[in-house]
Amino acid sequence: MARKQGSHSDITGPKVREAALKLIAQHGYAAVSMRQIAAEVGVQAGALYNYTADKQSLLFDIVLDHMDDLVEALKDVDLSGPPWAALEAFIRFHILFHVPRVEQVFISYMELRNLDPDNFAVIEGRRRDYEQILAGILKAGKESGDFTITDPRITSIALIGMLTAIPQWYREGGRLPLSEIEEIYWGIVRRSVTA
Amino acid sequence: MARKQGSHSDITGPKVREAALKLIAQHGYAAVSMRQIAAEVGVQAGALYNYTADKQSLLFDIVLDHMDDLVEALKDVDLSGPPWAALEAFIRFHILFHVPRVEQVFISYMELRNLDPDNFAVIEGRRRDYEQILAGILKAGKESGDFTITDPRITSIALIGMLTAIPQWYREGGRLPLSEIEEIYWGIVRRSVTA
DNA sequence: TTTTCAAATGAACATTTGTTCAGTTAATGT
DNA sequence: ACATTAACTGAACAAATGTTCATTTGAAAA
Repeated sequence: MARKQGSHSDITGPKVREAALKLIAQHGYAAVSMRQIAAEVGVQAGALYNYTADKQSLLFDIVLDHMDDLVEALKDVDLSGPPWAALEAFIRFHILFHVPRVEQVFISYMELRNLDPDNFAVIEGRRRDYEQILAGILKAGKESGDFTITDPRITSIALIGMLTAIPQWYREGGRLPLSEIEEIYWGIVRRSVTA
Repeated sequence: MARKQGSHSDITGPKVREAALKLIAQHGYAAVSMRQIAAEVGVQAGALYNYTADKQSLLFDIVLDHMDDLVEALKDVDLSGPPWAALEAFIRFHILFHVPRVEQVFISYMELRNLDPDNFAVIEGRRRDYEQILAGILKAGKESGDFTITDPRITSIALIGMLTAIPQWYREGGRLPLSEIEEIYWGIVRRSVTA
């Protein structure tokens, strides 16, 4: 069997990435085989290599795309206002961006050690950049006297750690709607930097 | 070659657990082979089966021991005082317990999906128990009017998520001493539940 | 010294792994 | 109608996997 109808590369390509995303998020990179991914796509293992150089690239592309999307989306957020406005904008953005991306978040934080050293370095850089944007907001707020914090860098890491864990337990249709989760977390963050 | 000097079982046994802990934390459960663990111990792969039923037990024992140690250690903490005292005691205990246990924490949060369903259920239960202890403290403080929080359960998860991420970036001899980290985090938590 | 037996070897096993590639299929261009 | 070629198959590969077990080793007990 080969092509059944029309050109498939623009259909199979995305399918491969989706299957990899789903299965790696579910079982972990090392635990998923190329044959499992192929089966999920509905194809033989060999066919995957029309769409990816190797297994490692599958993982790297997922993580890199995620980080790039994050950075790109953050550009549309107005962080130029006073510290309080900037902080609220950043936190709400972070929550809304991460919640619908359970699988990407999972993979991006759990599979970092399965990245080749070169690939890891790239991702590590992206993540530090993101952390430092929040750290910058916190620093500005500390210096202006708006925020009561000890160390902007540590606080930044602490807050992102807290927020990033949300999609690990939040399920649509759960006890609370997303809008309420957003309010609860923003409340926690707001108070945590308030005297 | 067999025994070189004296009985080895009481030496090799712990060595196996230590090697498994180190390697799984470093590379992940699925990515580590029994032969790698054996090499770390200084033994052939077959010898491992004198000390563990199979690979899965190696993982389960690590996670279960960690959770049991946690529960056991928490028993020595006095949480019977007023909400503020109980919260501070819990938070400081959590930080001090987790920081020296980087590897166990890593594994206990990253390798849960590699546990067999039965084993997973056991661990999941332990974790919920622990979360609910903090949730109980928060609930008591909310009802007494000491704490300003919206939802004790969510807040509990949020705070634990934040605290548990510490050993992922904290390194001994880093920019800040542990005692200072402890103070910074306690400050964040204290303010986050303060009006 | 001889016997015993815990502890470890090392080879073997059936699977599974990532990856390659010559060959097959069928939709498209001529 | 024919030739082309993108898309996929299916078999093959060397290497690695978890696990078992008959065999060997050497320290301790007799």
